[in-house]
Amino acid sequence: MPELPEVETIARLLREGGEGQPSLLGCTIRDFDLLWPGTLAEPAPRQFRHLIIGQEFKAIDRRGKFLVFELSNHYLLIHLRMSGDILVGEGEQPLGEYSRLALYMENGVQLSFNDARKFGRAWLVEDSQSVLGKLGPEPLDESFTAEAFHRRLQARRRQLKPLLLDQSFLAGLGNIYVDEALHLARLHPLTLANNLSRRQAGNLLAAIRQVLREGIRRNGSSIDWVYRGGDFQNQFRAYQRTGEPCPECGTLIERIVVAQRGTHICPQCQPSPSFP
DNA sequence: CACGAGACCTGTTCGC
DNA sequence: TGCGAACAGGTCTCGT
Repeated sequence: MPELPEVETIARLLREGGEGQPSLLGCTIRDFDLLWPGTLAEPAPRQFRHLIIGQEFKAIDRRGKFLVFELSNHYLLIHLRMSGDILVGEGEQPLGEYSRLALYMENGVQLSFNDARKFGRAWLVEDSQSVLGKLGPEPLDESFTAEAFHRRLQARRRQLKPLLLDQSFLAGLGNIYVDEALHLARLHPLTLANNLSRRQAGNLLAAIRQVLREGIRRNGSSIDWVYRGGDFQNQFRAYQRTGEPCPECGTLIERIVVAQRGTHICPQCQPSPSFP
């Protein structure tokens, strides 16, 4: 499910609460259930139990697509991967069929990490950099300049789509927002990164920021059963719009496969690079 | 360094 | 109607 805007939306909800949902801040962990052992990346369950009980939620943030929970003495990091979601409620609620890890707070608040496909992972670590250390820059960080982005692109001879999906190159983009950003920037996904001009790099960074900000403003995208709440899916320019008209020129959107991922382009606005 | 294939999982949708 | 194939918001590892 979640790319940067969806994770940002979830982090904000967990931090601030909303619609009858309590904030997690200030909650102290009393107990937990690990329903699918593979969900816990580290440490081992015994050690996890020993460490996490009694810790309080001090801060809740996002880095790339990771949820970052600062506890009293450790960081709890959660990656939702394809189908993960975090549900928080008050009182004893029945856990859903797809609950993989549940945390119970002393004040009755309960958190459930739901994940149908079981790809999601949680880490409890002292040093968050041990998990987050290889992530690239945050695209919305204003101190990350177009010049720096251009330099980063120049250093790689790689197709734009797989490069933008690479979290060590830039943190937070996934299949939806890459397709949307490339369409907005009028760049073909197979274009080689080191072929971009300074101006094209600037346009691409601006396009990335525009689609991410719009995604956040609309509380993310919800498709199928996986995520509820957002409505950015109604603004898609290219993603999952195969056979529908391009919003810029009316040409029908095509679906191709790039880096084993479904990829959506306007063949008119995003012409093939000359020598991919 | 870059790329493709396969693995990890389950659920929904598509095509015959 | 039924049933297998294809596909899905992600990332890791391995071989070339």
